[in-house]
Amino acid sequence: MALGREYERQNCALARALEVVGERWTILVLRDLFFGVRRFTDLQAHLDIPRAVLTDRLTRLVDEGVLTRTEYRRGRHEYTLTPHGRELWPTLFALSTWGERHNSPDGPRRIFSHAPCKADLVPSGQCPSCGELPPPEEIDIRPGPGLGRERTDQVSIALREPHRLLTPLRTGA
Amino acid sequence: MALGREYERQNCALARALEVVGERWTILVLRDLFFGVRRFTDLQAHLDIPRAVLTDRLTRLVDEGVLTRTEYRRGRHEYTLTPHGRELWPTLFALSTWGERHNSPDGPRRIFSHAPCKADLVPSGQCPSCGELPPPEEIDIRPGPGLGRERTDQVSIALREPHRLLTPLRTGA
DNA sequence: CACTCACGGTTCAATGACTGAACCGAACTG
DNA sequence: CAGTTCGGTTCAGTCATTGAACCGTGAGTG
Repeated sequence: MALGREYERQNCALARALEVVGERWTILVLRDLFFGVRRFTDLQAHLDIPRAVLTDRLTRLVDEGVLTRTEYRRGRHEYTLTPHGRELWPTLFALSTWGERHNSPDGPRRIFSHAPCKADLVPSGQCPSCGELPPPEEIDIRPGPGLGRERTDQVSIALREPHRLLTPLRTGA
Repeated sequence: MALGREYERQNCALARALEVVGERWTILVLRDLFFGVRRFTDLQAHLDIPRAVLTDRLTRLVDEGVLTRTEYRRGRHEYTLTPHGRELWPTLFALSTWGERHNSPDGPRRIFSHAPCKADLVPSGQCPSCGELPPPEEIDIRPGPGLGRERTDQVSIALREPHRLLTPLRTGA
C-alpha cells in the first residue's frame, strides 16, 4: 500500500515506527489505553471515531504486538498495552508536553506525578525528586486548570478522576 | 476539514499537537530538518515524497510557527526549525528509539552523542555522563552498524557523515 | 419464554487526501 | 542564447476516512 501506511524507501527507525503508530487516530487510541480505557465502546464514545476505523486500528495494533486483546465475556474484548506498547509512553508524554506548551492558555490540562515520590513531573518527563524518567506504571494523573468540562460522556467524566495510568477505567454506568 | 487534519472534539494537548505534526510525512520532514537538510529539492530527493505534499507540509509548518522560510537566493528558500520546532526533538528521539528497539536487528542505525560530554545517549535520551536530556544543538549524530547503504542519492550520502544536528547539510554536488 | 437493549462489529456510498506525472516560469550556466 | 536546475502548481486516478445503517450474539427484564 503506497498510500497511508508505509514509508518503504526510508531506511530509518522513525519511518518504521510511523508505519505502526503514524496513522490518523492511532496515537489518540493509545493515549486512551494509557489512561485506562479498555473497551471498544468506551474508546468509541470518548474519541468520536468511526467504528470501522477503530476496528482497523485496534486489530492492527494487536498484529504489531502493541496491544493484546482478551475476551472478558463471550464476544466482548478488552484491549491492553503490551510491554512493547507501554514503551511508547515517553513519546506520548513528549508530544503531549509540546502541545501543552504552546496551546494551553489556562495552564496544563493534565498533571502527571511520580507516585513513589509524590512529585509532579517536569516537562522533560523527569521526576524532580529522583531524577528518573518514570514508567507509566508509576505515574498518577489528575486534571489541571486547563482541562475543560465540555465533554460529559461517562468516559470523559471518569477520566477526570485522579488515577494511576494503566488501571482500568471505572465508568459511572 | 473534518477529515485528515483536525480532532476538534478532543480536549487534549496531544490532539492539538497531532493537528500540527500528525499528518503523513510531517514527522519525516522534521527529522530531515533536524539532520541538517534545508532545501526543497534535497528534502524531496531524500524523502521520495510527492512535491505537492512537500509544499503543503512546509507551508503548513511555517504557518504553525514550527519552521521559518528564508530566501537565500531569488526564488530559492531554506527551511529551518524555529525554537518551537526544535522543542519537538524529544518526541522524535523517543519515537525513533522505540522504532529502533524492535526493528533494528543489526544494531542501531544512528548513534547520538552529547557533544560536550562526548558520551553516547542512552535510550531515554539522557546523557549518561551529565544526566541531562540534551537539546539538539548539543547532539552529534553518526551512523551505527544497522544503517544500510542502499540509498545513494547525494543527501543520503552526506547524511552518513558524522555531524552536529541542525548544521546545514553539505552535499557533494 | 418473549422482548429489549448493549456490545462489537461489518458494509456501503460519499468525500477528501495522497500519488505520480506533467507542466511552468524564473534564474543561473556555458 | 540554449539548456538546466530549482521550486513550485495542476490534474486525473487511487486510496483512506467518514457517518450512517445494519446485524448477530448474549445478558437482563417481566
